[in-house]
Amino acid sequence: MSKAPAKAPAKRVRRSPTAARLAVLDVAERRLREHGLEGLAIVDVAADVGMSHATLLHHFGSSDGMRAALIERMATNLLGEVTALLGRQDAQEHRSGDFFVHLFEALAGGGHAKLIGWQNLVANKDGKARMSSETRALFNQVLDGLRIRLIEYGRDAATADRDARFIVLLVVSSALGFGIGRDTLLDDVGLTQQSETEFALWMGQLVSGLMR
Amino acid sequence: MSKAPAKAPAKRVRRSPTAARLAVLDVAERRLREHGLEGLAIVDVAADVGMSHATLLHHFGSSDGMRAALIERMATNLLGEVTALLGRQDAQEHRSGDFFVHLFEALAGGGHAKLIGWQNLVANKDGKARMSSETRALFNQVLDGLRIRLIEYGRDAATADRDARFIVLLVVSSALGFGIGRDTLLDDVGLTQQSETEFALWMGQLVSGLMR
DNA sequence: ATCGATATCGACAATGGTGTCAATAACGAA
DNA sequence: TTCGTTATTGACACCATTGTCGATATCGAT
Repeated sequence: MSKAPAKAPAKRVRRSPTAARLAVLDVAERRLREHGLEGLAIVDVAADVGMSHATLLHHFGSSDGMRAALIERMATNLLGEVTALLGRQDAQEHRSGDFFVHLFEALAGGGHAKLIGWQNLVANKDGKARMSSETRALFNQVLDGLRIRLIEYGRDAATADRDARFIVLLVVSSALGFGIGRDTLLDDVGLTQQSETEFALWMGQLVSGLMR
Repeated sequence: MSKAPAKAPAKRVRRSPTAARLAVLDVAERRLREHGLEGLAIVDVAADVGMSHATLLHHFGSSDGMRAALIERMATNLLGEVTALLGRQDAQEHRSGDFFVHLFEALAGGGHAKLIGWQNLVANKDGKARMSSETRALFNQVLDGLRIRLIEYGRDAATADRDARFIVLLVVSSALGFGIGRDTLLDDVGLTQQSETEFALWMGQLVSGLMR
């Protein structure tokens, strides 16, 4: 039969290391949203990008390496938004509720929660997955902003410090849990999918009421 | 050399189906606490019980079957405690805070959260994992008890209904998230492991303050 | 144009976990 | 005791995923 003359010699696209990493992470982040965690198998991600999984491993070292890089980037982006939002507000009227609504939705949606949950549940064979120093710095900025706000509202330093941490812990924890169990949880308590925004708002008011 | 005369003919312990299931679930629940999710591989669980993993599969049908049964049992036990606690209180003084503290700690600790998170993240290939009708009934009892309490506190029916659902959703979500990310989260917000109880108490007061 | 560095690829090995199957042994009932 | 039911088992097949390795193509530098 008329099969191919011999074989296609294979055309290759050669990317710079940073470009390759960027392309992979973009695809991975999209796949995480669209297909959930199963979509992050390196062979699938690589195929989606248009490279072999061996190449992906070449750039990230390991499967965990890729996911760690993804988490890192998503966390940085998220915390960047959050700090920007927090900073923009403190001169104007304080709509802290909106702030927490935003934080909650950003964390619970888009796969952040699922990825973090996955990291805590199945990854972490050896050591624990830590935040990078930059991410940590951003995180501390959020805590600081909140603490200052609480002191402005008349709390003493010690209480402000404790409450700031607890508030963040509460919002982050619930966003994490909600983001992971969304479908099941909403159904279990007898709420519809549309209640999600309403719940976020309710929680925002709760926390903002908690502050003053 | 003096090796065994030929081979040990193999002695077998024969359990009743219910006894076998019970033994497996007991071991699985313990292993979940001690080793986390990785401890739930059927071959390891079976070895721990003292049976082959083939036998385990014979009783539970599949790996997911075992985990589903485990979730089912843990959920039933947990909700049983909770309803008992809720019912015991309504005639006496209302220490709703304690109630939510208990709910939170039971959910976040002991592997409940991790298992549920795992179920939502990696399992669920096909359909969604639903609660059994009995578990659901217990869950509804909790919601009802809470709603009644809220109405006693002077809320109209509609608001009481909404708030009951949101409160439960908040507590469950945050317990789920906290239980999954405990180590990482506490460290991220700059709290020690000992703060866990304090946080649970703080949250209990928050919710109980939210009710009246 | 030549050449060194390396991004890329196909093929293969290794791993871990799940599920199947035929044979066997334990127990209750007759 | 005999016998049917079935809980039990080891061995094996299978699948998904990760990771390795040698060869090769591509590009910037000289």
